[in-house]
Amino acid sequence: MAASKNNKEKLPTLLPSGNREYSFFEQVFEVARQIPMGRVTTYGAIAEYLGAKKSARMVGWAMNAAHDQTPPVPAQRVVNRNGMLSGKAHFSTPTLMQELLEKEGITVQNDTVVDFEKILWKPE
DNA sequence: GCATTGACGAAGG
DNA sequence: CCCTTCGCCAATG
Repeated sequence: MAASKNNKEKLPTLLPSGNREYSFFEQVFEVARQIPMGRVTTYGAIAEYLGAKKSARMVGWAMNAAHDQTPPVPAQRVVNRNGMLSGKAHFSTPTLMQELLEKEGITVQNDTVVDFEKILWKPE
């Protein structure tokens, strides 16, 4: 079955605007909500879990819409593969993301999560 | 409707 | 080791 790639059962359509059906975006939201307090994950890990490892960018894009989701999506727990708070600029204030993480017991230095690999959590 | 832009990541130079 | 390019796919201009 090398000729066919049928692993695309999820998601072509999405759009947080208008369409409220299950979509790649919503799946991202759900996974993000699974991240335990005090832990973090990466865009790539979420994308990989959803079967679209190469679409890590879409995960980040989904996070853009996450602000409007209920229950809220802990977007602060999603960082890039280096443990860097690449999304902090998209929060209300440039420091909010770090502050939220620190409230959960996560130490952040130089926009990067300390002991990132130790607190890294991956969906299963 | 094409071109640019991403909260990414892996690969190449 | 640092920088650039490519892939991925939706949103925006």
